[in-house]
Amino acid sequence: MGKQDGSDRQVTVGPIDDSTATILHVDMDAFFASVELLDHPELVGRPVIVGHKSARSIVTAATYEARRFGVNSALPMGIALRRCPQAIVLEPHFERYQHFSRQVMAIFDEITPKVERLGIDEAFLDVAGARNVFGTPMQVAQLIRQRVRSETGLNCSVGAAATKFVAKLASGLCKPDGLLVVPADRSVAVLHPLSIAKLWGVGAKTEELLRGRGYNTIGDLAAASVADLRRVIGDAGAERLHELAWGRDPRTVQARADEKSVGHEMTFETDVTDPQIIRRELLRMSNMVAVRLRSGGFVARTVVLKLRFSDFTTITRSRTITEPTDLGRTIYEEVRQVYEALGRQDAAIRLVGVRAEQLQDAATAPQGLWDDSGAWREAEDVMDAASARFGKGAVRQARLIGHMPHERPRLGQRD
DNA sequence: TCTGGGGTCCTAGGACCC
DNA sequence: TCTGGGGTCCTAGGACCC
Repeated sequence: MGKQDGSDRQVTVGPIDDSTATILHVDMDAFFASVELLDHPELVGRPVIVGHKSARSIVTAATYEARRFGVNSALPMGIALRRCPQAIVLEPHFERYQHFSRQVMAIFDEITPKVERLGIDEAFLDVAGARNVFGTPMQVAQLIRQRVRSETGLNCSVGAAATKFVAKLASGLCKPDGLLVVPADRSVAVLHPLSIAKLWGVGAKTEELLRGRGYNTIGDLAAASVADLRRVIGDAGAERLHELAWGRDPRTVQARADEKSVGHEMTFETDVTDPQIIRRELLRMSNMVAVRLRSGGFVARTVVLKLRFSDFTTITRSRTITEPTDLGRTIYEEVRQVYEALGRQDAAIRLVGVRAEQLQDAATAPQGLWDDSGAWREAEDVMDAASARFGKGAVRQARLIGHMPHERPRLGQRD
């Protein structure tokens, strides 16, 4: 929250010519935590952690007051509370965050059609074409920050640059509640002193690899030869990182990429050894995946089972099916078979997941001549609706009264 | 009180086809 | 007559991002 930080910060680099900095990266400050503070104004200024209170939870978000104790997202809750025992822990309210996310994204959409969402609380905007209406990139950035604050009560930080990567870097550098413009001819000067960890695509593992070879700053990588980098991190990565290190990033702002997969997973409070419980969870998740496929108008060709054992080793097993499906019963049947075939029914399992990949448009996907999935889909839709409206009991009721296909469905028809 | 849940992308090996 | 190379699909795992 920027209010406690006092001023409205305007950070800039050098004499400002923002004409080249036409890509904006907008990032909400401590988003989930800030939304919670809107609902709990008495907690403003205190270390607040958003996350479940269950045994195996992690920190979903933290206020800057909590971050000062080393409490950051994805930190196990136990460790977080050891570092900051006085922290106030609030349960997350994802629907609330979605609500604010939509509100903020709507502001972006009014400024330019070229908005690329990144998750719930970030977006890239290409504002090159917004000049005549809203002004220079810096003026647009100021407008966004002012509108977001007055319309939602939340703060955001904005980076402006010639490329996506530098724009994102810039928003991170001026956080919280800041604005940073990096003109194209200043990118390299800003980039080179920074740690390699700031590079997009460099996580803990790659950082360790690179540091082991003596590459510590982005400037070090820029000075390296691509051939040397290839030997450390592989072809694709080497090429990309070297380009990024020179401030070159060919990616444009893409309004919307097609979804490639949908999945659900769940960690048990305590490890599960009973295969019946595993099967029940797989069925539940298969149905959740199917609901999302149908609501998105997709069918999936590949079904993936994911298991994580008590020692945290994780395996996936996938199966590609001949008839793409959006049915819970079909997805479940596949993952169940794959699960049985593993022969690990005795193992202690920590997490189960179901994912659907190779998505196709349901309307154009090929359909078998004797495919009866249409009727099953209608039946599952009826149960989804019943479950949403009346709760799980209604679903049992629907099964009991036999609201399931009993005759040959209309052929070749999709909704 | 040690590790969430939603995803994307890359690599690498094997099958299979020409 | 023990052996090539390219292309594509499938599978498994892992790194990374929010």
